[in-house]
Amino acid sequence: MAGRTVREEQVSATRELILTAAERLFAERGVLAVSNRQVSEAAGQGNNTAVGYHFGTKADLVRAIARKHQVRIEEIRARLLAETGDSTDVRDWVDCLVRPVPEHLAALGSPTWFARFCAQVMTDPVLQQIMVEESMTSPSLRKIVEGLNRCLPELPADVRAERGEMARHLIVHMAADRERALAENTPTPRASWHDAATGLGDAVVALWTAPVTPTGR
Amino acid sequence: MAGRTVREEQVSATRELILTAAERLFAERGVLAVSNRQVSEAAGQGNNTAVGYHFGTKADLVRAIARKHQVRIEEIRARLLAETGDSTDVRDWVDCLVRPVPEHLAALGSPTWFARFCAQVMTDPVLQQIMVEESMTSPSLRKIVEGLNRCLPELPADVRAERGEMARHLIVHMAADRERALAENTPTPRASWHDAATGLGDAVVALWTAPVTPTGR
DNA sequence: TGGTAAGTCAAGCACCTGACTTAATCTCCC
DNA sequence: GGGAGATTAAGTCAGGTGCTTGACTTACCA
Repeated sequence: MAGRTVREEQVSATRELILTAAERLFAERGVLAVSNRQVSEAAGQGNNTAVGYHFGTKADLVRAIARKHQVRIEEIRARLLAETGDSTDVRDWVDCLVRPVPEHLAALGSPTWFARFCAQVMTDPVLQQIMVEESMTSPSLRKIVEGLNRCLPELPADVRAERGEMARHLIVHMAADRERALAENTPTPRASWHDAATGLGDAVVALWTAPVTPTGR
Repeated sequence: MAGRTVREEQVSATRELILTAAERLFAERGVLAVSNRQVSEAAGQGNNTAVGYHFGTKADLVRAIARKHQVRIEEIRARLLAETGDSTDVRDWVDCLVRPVPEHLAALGSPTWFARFCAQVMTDPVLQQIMVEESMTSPSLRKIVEGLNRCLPELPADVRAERGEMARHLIVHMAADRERALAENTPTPRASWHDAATGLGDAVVALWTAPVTPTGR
């Protein structure tokens, strides 16, 4: 697939070099704390404008990193989605929602940086929108939400939205926490990414199926 | 309480000016995207070193902002803690955990910036530690955790830690989401901070009391 | 009331950043 | 085999940054 010609191979190789260097630096020091120059140097490019040449602005670089991973995550999600079929068990749909990211991180092998990168981008006031654009285009994600809604028909729309946000936050930030703990050799609550996803699934199922105490609205 | 002398009053006034200006800029544009110079100017200080003079480094400024709010939040938490006494109902303890931040934000009046600021600082690789230091010293927080543990004696320690992290993430980021929606005039799932806290409490109670599916550890 | 110290202001410093320019290098395709 | 075009290297530039310096203002207190 990649690099039909020698030239294209080289180019995509340096692009990949820049992407991984940027991902690492961003995760460890913060997206805004790292300059494009530093990324170029860390990628072994003597040219200090290599990032600008290949990707444009820093926002474009962030988008490229996000997209690279989203492709793989989307594959996993589609596979899980196919496995659950038309289940009416909340747990099955929650697994579709929860497992792709941890499974992707497990597949990358240690160490990883994407979860921390992701958590940062998702909370930054200006970068946030990039991530939303990248992830909300997923067709399988839409189907999962629909499947979940079918399992929980009596849940008010507002609460549904609220709990969707909650689930998203938990998935992203718990993965980032675990990734950071692994990077720093700090103890983690779970032995593996798979177990971590199980714990996350327990929580998210409970969260979705929790009774709604009425408010004065 | 503040400003025994005229001089001290002026000083604490400019300090306050800097703190609120910084909080607003940090929340809206990102902590690292805003320079100390910009903060000084936004605070109406012609001097571009005002931040440096009064607070030192940017990390110190962040710490000062965090501390200012933590004091008020701690008061609310202590009050709620006294009200729950020695309850054995998980919901009571969860309310102690969940309500202080939304209640504090409600008391500040609209618009607020602290929740967004907080979410950023909590996910930044270098600033994170500051926030942890500031919030983990809370004695009432320790008592709440202990009370919660008493209600859930059979929960494994690892899962306890895991779900504590989850609750923390939910509290911070859901508050930030709501705050952002209010700032942008976007619809919010809940009509008030109090209702938002109720929804959050529903989720966190469910999360803590969820059954633990065994893993291979 | 005058000295003192704290706070404010303005200017300058070295450094870093993104953007631009120019030159060298190399693959591709005719 | 050679020119065209794309990629990398290297140097430059203006603007912004944190930090330092020194002079000025002002409230405090002996």
